[in-house]
Amino acid sequence: MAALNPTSARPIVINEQRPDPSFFRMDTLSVARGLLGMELVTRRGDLLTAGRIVEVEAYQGADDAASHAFKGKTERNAPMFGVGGLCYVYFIYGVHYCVNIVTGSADTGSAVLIRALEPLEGIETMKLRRQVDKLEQLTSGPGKLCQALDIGPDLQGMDLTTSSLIYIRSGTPIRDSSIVASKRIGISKAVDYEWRFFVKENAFVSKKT
DNA sequence: TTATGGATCTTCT
DNA sequence: GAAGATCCATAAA
Repeated sequence: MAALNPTSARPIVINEQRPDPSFFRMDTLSVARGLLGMELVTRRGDLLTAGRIVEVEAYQGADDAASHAFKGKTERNAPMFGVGGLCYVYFIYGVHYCVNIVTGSADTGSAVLIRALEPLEGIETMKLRRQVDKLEQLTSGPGKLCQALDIGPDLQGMDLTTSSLIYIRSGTPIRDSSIVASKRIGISKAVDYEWRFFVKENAFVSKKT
């Protein structure tokens, strides 16, 4: 399938292939690393927006005090206890939405938070939704990317392996040597695990260290 | 350039 | 009643 690249006006090839559903059922850390280089896509009517995943954080269920799933299943975190491949959306600080990809088999309560994207398609749409013009400001943070891709509570619990509203494309894998692991951001419990992964020297990562 | 505080709502204590 | 997987404007240096 071909589309126009707005910067070069030359046709570029887009790989519409999705990862096999079994990918999302691996352990959280493996899925988190594997998601780097894949592409997150949302479709709202005629408006398609997509970005390459360049920064993620892994959250485990019972072993991870920083995880929303740590204290067990509630109405809010219920999607985290579904099977790997579902989408978990939550509202934070009274201001922003964040999006996770559920991992592992059902009832493990683990997920990967998408923290940053590199904009690929629908860039003009993202600029309108974000009310900013600079590319680096469109999707360089978990709240920002949800605004840019119009991710909200109506996508709660969607199946990323089958939905056409929100889904993952295989994209191009990131070399292991280009992946950096570090401590997660903005948490106060279980702070020492290096479960944040990002693409080295990528301009769209939220924080470079 | 880095540091700080405000916005604003859901969940759990 | 408090804290939170954030972002941004403003202030200080």
